[in-house]
Amino acid sequence: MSTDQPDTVRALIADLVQAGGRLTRLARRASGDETTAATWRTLSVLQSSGPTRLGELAQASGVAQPTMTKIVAGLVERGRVERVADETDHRVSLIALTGTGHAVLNQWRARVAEALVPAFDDLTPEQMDTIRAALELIRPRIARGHQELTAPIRKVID
Amino acid sequence: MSTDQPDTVRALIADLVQAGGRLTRLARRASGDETTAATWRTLSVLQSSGPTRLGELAQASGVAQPTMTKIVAGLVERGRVERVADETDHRVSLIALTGTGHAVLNQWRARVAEALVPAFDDLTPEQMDTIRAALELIRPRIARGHQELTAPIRKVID
DNA sequence: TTGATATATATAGCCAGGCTATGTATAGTG
DNA sequence: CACTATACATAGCCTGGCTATATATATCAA
Repeated sequence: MSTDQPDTVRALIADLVQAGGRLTRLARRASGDETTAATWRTLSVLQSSGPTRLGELAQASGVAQPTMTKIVAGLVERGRVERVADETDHRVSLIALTGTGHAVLNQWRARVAEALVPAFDDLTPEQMDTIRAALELIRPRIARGHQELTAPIRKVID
Repeated sequence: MSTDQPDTVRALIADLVQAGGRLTRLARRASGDETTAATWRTLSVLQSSGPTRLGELAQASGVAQPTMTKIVAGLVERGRVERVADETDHRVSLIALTGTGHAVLNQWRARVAEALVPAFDDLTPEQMDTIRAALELIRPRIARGHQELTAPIRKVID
């Protein structure tokens, strides 16, 4: 299993990471730079998860809590998200996408996609299926990786 | 062809970009943060392309020239790259990986891969093939996208 | 060869995103 | 009701990102 071909998984991961980095850069340039990667990541998490506390948002988005405090502050200022009081815990507020935030996120996705279409539209339906299949494999594992990093020290006794 | 299912390519691109962003973040965290994404991108380009002028490096890496000047300055300071005079053009020097730079890059890749193996090592060989195939499809198109963004205004007369 | 223009990089100056360390306010508990 | 734990905010620092602009070298024309 994992010891069969020890280098194979690792090489694949390294390649994936490298491609991911270049794609992220490309997307930012293609989208016209209006906002940054961290912002889109945050908005994406909010869109898929709904109102979320700041700490959980940081964890899902893969940044430290103070970093998320800054990002959220910027997003609030620009009206992309709002803070909703959590009546059950007054230390906390839930961060929620506003209508504007929703719209802006969708526009951004459309803009990125539109800008990259010329580079990708020669894909055949079969090739697109391949990419889609790969995405389905990768996505849950990325999420798992984030979780593992967030709670790496698990007490042996539990 | 591309007008058949107008949303399909775009949706796929948007998903890809999103996954790429999350993977990049994950890699940075997993690698222990020693250095940043921009640095690894730059070193990777140097490793695959050999000594390169700063402007070309910026273009390949997808950043503006002054940004690359900064990144290279940092890398030189830390001994990861060196500037080699270009005798044919004194405005220019070639940026080259040092032995240290090479080693550090390889270590980083190994470290990232190692850190992410637990999240990916349940992939079957067939699934890995799928991912590899997708990568082969995506990589050249990312490169193409960068090129298109870099030289977007092509004189009609040429 | 000299002046004009083009090209390659550097510098300046700004802002966002990233971190650690630490402060503050609310929750929860003996 | 004091005490610890938790959730977030603040402070301060660094890097990466940009545009605008300066500088140095090439190149070409007269």
